[in-house]
Formats: sequence, C-alpha cells, structure tokens
Amino acid sequence: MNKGKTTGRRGRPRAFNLDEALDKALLVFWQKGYEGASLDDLTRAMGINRPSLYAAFGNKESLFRKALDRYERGPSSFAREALKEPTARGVVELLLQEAIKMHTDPQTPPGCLMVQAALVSGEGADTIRQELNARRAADELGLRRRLIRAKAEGDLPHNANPADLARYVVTIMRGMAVQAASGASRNELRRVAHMALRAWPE
Amino acid sequence: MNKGKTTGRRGRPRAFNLDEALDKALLVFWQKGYEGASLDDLTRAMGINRPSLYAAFGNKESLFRKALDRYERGPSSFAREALKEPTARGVVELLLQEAIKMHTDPQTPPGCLMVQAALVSGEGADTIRQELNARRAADELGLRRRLIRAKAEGDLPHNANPADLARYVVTIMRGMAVQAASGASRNELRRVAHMALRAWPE
DNA sequence: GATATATTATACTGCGCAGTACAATATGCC
DNA sequence: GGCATATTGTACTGCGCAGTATAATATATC
Repeated sequence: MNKGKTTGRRGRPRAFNLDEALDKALLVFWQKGYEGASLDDLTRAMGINRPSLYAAFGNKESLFRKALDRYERGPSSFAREALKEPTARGVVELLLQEAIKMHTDPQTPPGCLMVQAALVSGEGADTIRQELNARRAADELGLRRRLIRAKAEGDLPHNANPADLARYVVTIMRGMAVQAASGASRNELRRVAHMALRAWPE
Repeated sequence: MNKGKTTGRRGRPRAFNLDEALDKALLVFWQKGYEGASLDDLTRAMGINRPSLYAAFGNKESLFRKALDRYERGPSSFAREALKEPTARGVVELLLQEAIKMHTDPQTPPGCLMVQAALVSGEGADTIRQELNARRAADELGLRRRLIRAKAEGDLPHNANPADLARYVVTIMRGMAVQAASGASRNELRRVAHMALRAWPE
C-alpha cells in the first residue's frame, strides 16, 4: 500500500493526520459541548475508529484538552495577539472585532468553545468545567495586566480603572458568545461592540 | 395515616407538594444544565421516586419546561417587571440590578438558567436548546419594544437606536450570567453594570 | 366493609455511553 | 523472507441513563 516512501517509524503507519483529526474533534466539541459530544460523534467526524483515537489522543478528557489548546493557538489566538496593539483602545477594539469574526465564522460553529463547552455540567465533567473557568479567568487577567500597563504609560486617564475595564470588556465578549450561539449575526454583534465602546473612559 | 382530613380527591393522596418539588427540580437544572441533570439527581433533590415524578410532571423534557415556566414567574420575574419602570433608563438600571441579584443569590445556583441549561447540546436536547433560544429572544424583543415606546415618548434622544440599545443591554446581561457562573461576585458585576451604563445615549 | 382510584416503592428494561480486548494488517529492520 | 512494532477494524464490556411494569398502599365513594 505504501508506494515506496518511508515514514522513518516502525510499525504500521498512521492513516490519518493528527492535527486534521484534532481540528475535526474541536468542531464537534464546539458545536455540542463536552458532554454533548459522544465518542461516536467524534470518531465519525475525525474519520477514525475508537482504538486509533485512544492511541493518538488518550481518553475523551485528554482529547478535549488537546482540542482546547489547539483552539487557543488557532481560532482564538487573537485573544493574545490583540494585546500587542500599541494603545489600550486599539487592544480592545481589535479584541471585540476579532471575537465577533470568530463567533460568526461560517466555517466554525457559532459562539465560543470556552464558554459553551461546559458552562455547567454533571459530576462527570466537573474538572473540564473548572479548567474552562480557569482559562477564561486567565484571559481576563491578561487583559487587565495590559490595561494596567496602559495606565502606567499614560495611555488611559487617571480615573480609569483597569480591572473594571477589563471585566467589562470580557463580560461583553462572553455575552456576544451567548448571542452568537443563539444565532446573532455579525452585523448585530458589530453594533453591540460599537455601543459598548461608548463607555470608553476619556 | 390521614388524620381525619379529606383531600376532596379520590385515591391515595400525593405525599409531596407540587410546587416545592418543582422548585427543587429547578435548582438541579439550574446547577447542572438540562443534560447534566439526571433523573436520579432530580428525584433525590425532589424527595420523590420516579413514578411519582412521571405521574406529576411527565417526562424529563416536560418537567424541565414546567421548571422553566416557574423560573420565569419566580426568580426571573424581574425581567418583565422592570419594563414597567417609568423611564427607559430606569428600566435598564433595574434590569441590570435585579439580574445581578439573581445571578449571585446565595440561595440559588450562580448564573442564569436560560443561558446555562442548554447553550449547546447533543441531539437529544436540541428542542430544549431551541426553546431556550426562543425565550431569550423574546426577552430581548420585550426590551426592544419598551425602548421603542420610550423613544416615541421622547424618553430617549432622537439619535438613539432602540434595537441596538436593547441588544447591547441583553448582551451585557448574558455576559454577566457567564461571569456569575464562573464565580464573579455581586460587587464585580455591579461595577460591570456601572461601566455599561456609561454607554447610555444622552 | 367492599370497591374504585390515585399514589408510592421496588425492581426492571433497553439503550447509548466511554473505554477495551483481540485479531488482522502494514510498515521498518535484519 | 522473517520478525518486531505500531495502527486499524470489529466486537465486546460494564455502566449510567430515561422510562416503565407491577404490586403495595392510602384515600373517597358506596
């Protein structure tokens, strides 16, 4: 079957690409949530069978964490990238704009994996729920630190409160994720972002 | 066992109170979501056994809808009540204030049932997910109509857009629900509401 | 007291779930 | 070619799930 090429590895070669399969799994988790995604759903979407999944990614929880890492490095990478903008206002504008793009990208399920994968859960998914809580909190912390720096740089007025501002912006983003999951359009969310920025400290 | 009282109904009398049991079921759905709440969880919390639950409330989906109705008439009744405030600004202030109270009430699970019960789901809960989407949309529509009326009454400036404003306020509330489910405190959410109101059209 | 009726308690059913045993297969190495 | 090794395909396991059959029990009606 192998037409002369060599893989450099012993044993039967893997018949699928790890990252492509992980991307498919990510889409399933994104659409159905952690508990709602069954192993049948996952293997069907990934185009592989169960033993291959377990050999390559471990159990369901381990697969989900790998998908989550890939989410943060892929579709959600804007959340880190936006912090590099030169001004606080620029950071937040880009954050909202890119979040809206992601939430309404027709190539991926609506909404945000980190919000909808396990906002609540039964006992079986409790550790996943906590992991998502922690990652969302880390996002907020990253923005808060960026805004603290901005204030120190004189990029925010003296009466501005970086913690409050970061919490406000993140709350808007979470709300947009819910609205997107409910079917809100890109334009509708853009108008929300525009409204939200009216609260910007001057 | 019956000490001389009569129920007026034939057959063995029900040994539990319908509304009290429904309240307990509501709390379980609120905390674990629709799919995450098992019938064992529900019957244990309600203090009844399965056949009693099925006789009184129908199946799991029917029980959930009854719990949802009770949620809207109880903990979430502020959403309709607030629309009665005399001014648009008063409506929104009360809406945010009462939402925060509910999201962080120590007597009930954090967050909002309508957001976290089934933001996404497997195939089995698809109708529930859609029902929640529809009810959330109805909430937004109610606020939009109230703000349209406010504008007609001269209670909002001519450049204000009721649809945009309603969508913005609802997005904030959804975001607060996510933040509350993640452990945000009442004070933190109050500060978010304060920030949010800075965007109010003048 | 006898009967009809409604609720309760226990135990069951069938199914979908996550995870796995096992044999077949495809490669590298010698 | 022959062996070691890794992946694949099929079929299985045990468990938790929603829903139910059945019998016992507590009431109203006669």
